[in-house]
Amino acid sequence: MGAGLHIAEVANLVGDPARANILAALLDQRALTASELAYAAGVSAQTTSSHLGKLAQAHLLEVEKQGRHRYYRLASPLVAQMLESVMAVSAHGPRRGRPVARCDEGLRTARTCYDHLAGRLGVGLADALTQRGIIALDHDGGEVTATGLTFFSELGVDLTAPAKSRRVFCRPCLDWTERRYHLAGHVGACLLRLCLDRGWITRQRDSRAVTITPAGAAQMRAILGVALAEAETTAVPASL
Amino acid sequence: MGAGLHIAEVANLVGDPARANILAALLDQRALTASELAYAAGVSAQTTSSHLGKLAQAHLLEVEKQGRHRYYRLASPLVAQMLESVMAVSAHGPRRGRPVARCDEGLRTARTCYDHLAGRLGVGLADALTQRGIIALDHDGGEVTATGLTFFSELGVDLTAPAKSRRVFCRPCLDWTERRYHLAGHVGACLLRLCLDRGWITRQRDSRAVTITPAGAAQMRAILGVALAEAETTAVPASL
DNA sequence: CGAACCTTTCGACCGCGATCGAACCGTCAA
DNA sequence: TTGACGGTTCGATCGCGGTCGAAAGGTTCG
Repeated sequence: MGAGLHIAEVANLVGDPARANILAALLDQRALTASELAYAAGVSAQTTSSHLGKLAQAHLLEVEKQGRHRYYRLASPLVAQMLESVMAVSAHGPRRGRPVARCDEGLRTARTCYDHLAGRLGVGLADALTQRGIIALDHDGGEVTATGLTFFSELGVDLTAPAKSRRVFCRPCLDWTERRYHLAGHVGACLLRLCLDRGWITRQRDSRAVTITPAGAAQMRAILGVALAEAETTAVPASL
Repeated sequence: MGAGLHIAEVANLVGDPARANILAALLDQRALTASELAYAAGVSAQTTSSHLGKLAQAHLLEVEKQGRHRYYRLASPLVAQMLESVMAVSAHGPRRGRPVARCDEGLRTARTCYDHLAGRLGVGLADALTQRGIIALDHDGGEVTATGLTFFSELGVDLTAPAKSRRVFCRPCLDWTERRYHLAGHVGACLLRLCLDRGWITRQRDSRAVTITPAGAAQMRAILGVALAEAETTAVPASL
């Protein structure tokens, strides 16, 4: 009985369209200003301020004052994970609201999901890694295999985390657009960082979409045999 | 932008106190009738019916007609996982709403969380299993160690799942009352089934709380050295 | 200092949706 | 068939909260 009220308190905050848009906009790790979030939410600055206040008071967001701007970000990975799981449920049920939700094609191709990769690229990489026996994913867990550990170390990726005696953990994350699992967790974060550091992908302005560089596409095809079907290097400028 | 609306649609359903109570009541795997859920939600039967209709239409619940009763259950483990993650966020932020939410002591001691154990017993078992090197848990993953595999097989537990070529996966689940991780995922489900099959714990009527039997307490102490501090065999009848 | 900008606060409006009373369908037991 | 019970539908009420206009803090820059 008590748990229900706690759940409702948080879920009610997420349940407003404007606030949900705000949280979704923050799902890439960056911190955004109040006005940027107002634009993302599609409501006025005053309304946005009210929402931001509530979200911050509930510790869903953290705020950082910087000059005359205020940068908001998700308060913790837990919040991101919660949003992921809500999206997973939302994607699971057939045709929620709009038929298929004709969203931005760039987002569908490749985007970040908090600290890891999603979209066609995300599930493509996860598929390739799984098929080559590097990782194993399931609906309630994941792991890096023994061969996977050597694979990553040969690639020059250090999977060990700063935290002491931490294991190498995978986590599945149900892709919102593809409706299939992609790679999240610590390993997923390392993979995203790898792609960014080597210039295989680049972030886009004002969007969670990422662009796959020609070099990136070549590398991924060479190393993993990932065949990004169509529109891979066609760097759609993300009109969102 | 599109994602936000999807998120809001689902979260808005969960965000109503009555509906959240309904979902929370279904967090143990059992299916409950509409009137039982009306009682759990604390609203009238008519209101409950309306809520159940919305939840079922959104595919958060499944309904099964049986005579003049209608049994409702969570539509999928995804929904349970979503509720878990919302509770985790709710537990994370300091003092949400009530000071500490003086909930039922029986629930705090030992309860089910969908298909695994939670409460003091749940985190106690997770701690013991971790300390003995049987499992490893972190905030974004978990695994059964090599010694853990032999441990479970010696215990007569078959961790392999019906699904073909499925790995043995753990998943952490942030305990709502204890604010620490307990064991979920496939292994968590196996552990709960073990405890129930061997009569170590018994379910309570109309509650997610479980009672630890004297034999169960002895076995857990013998096998794992789990010292259930207080009120272990004091089978509080769960006045909820 | 004043102007421009970002952000928040205040106040009022207004619509959505949760709620319950009452009536309406099915099912089960005599 | 009749009555009792479980569950849903209809209709009307009403309060909460999202929304924006106007104005007021703060901050930076000229």
